[in-house]
Amino acid sequence: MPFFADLQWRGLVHQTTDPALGAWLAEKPRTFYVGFDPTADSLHVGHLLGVMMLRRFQRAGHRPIAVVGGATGMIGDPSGKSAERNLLSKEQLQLNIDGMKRQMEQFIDFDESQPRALLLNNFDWTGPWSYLEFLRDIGKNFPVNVMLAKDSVKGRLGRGDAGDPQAGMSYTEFSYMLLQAYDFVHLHDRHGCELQAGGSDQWGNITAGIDLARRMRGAHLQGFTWPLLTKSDGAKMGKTESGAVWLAAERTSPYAFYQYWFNVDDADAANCLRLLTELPQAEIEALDAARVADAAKRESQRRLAEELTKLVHGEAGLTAAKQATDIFFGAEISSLSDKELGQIFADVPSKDLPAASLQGAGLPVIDALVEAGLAASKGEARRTVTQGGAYVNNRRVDGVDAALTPASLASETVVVLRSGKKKYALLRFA
RNA sequence: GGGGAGUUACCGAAGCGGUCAAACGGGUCAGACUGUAAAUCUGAUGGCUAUGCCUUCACAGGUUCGAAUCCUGUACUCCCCA
Repeated sequence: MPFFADLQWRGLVHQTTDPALGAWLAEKPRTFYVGFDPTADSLHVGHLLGVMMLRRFQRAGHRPIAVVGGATGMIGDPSGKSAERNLLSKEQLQLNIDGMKRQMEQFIDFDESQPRALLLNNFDWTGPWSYLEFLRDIGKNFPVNVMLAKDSVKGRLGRGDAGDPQAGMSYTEFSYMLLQAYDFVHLHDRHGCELQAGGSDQWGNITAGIDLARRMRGAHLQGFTWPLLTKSDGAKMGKTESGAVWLAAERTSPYAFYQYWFNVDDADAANCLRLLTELPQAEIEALDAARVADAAKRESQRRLAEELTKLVHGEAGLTAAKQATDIFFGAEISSLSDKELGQIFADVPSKDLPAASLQGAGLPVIDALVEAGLAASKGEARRTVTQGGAYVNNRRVDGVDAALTPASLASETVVVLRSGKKKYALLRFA
């Protein structure tokens, strides 16, 4: 299947500036760019579509450019936001940009491949502008009535009222689209970039760039958007009770990342496979059929989790995630080493206690649950045990009087406690 | 400024002198079922050295053998009139 037709089949194409974009791309290798907001020092699931898009283009022989918004990040993109944004400090921005760079390198080849990918920071060309120059050269090309008509602006106007000073929109945010628009012109000048893509909320910013390039250079540039990644219930993909799902292993462990995708609703599986993986059409359709036939097997979710974990955390990360999964949902834990347990339970809270507390009558399980933070009080711990929800090394505790002794150690110094189905904690006796 | 209503556990909301650690609903936590899902069902839900003890019903005092419940003052919230 031709490259762009494949994107369309996957549902990755929402709006385009030109219905014949596929043919245009097939003519010759094009330079293509996607912008990223440096809001944190790690990418999260919300960035995945964009990063994957760069990767897809590179693999199809086009040249991808990732633009990190060092300049625009200082302003704050109003698109899709309901309130004025907090501005980030320059130092924080630099940290964020560095972190995001490292992660993108896993997806995109910045070195050897022929159509060499680039990672640029728009502060490099936006920073030197003086305000007057900017107004004369860039601002002159933006009719205010056109700017006011953009959805990102329209949605925010009229909201300002005395009761909520955060409503409405500041001049700073209003100027955001000028900066992003100029990015496109600059990339066209310096790198021959002709195509920009972004999430559907970026449509206004993309077309602003195309308009500016036409006015300033007489150039004819292209753009398209992909749909926002949402769940069947309308909620944003990649959000959990405990916050965003990150790509950085320090923020979201490979295990947690794997589990997130493994637990995707049946209704969302088809979409995720298409939008996020590189599996070929035939395989995705086979998975769809298998899911309809036997949803309980969750072949789609497993494949999704495997593909994405491998992509983000590598083979080793995937192996670790699957190993941890086996243990978490498996039988008793015993004869492992401290090191193995430490890796498997990387994001499980732990607490150090003196080894002596295991001696004699041992440490009552009730107390252990409280120490480990699995119960807020002894009463709660007692309740959990009584109801059969407490486990030591994945083995159910069968009485409130049970105690931990040296025999309870699952490895040299660690005991694995669990409350309920999935809440774990480690106790280290050193 | 004047008049009225209120303040109960994580949230909402009963209780109006003893039988109140406080009904009920939501949430939360466990259990069963299940596909590591959804729905459903069951139990639990102030603390503890636990058939008892201790600390809670805005805050501080008071009445009483006994108060979340009555009285006085303080703080805050809401409504009506100016």
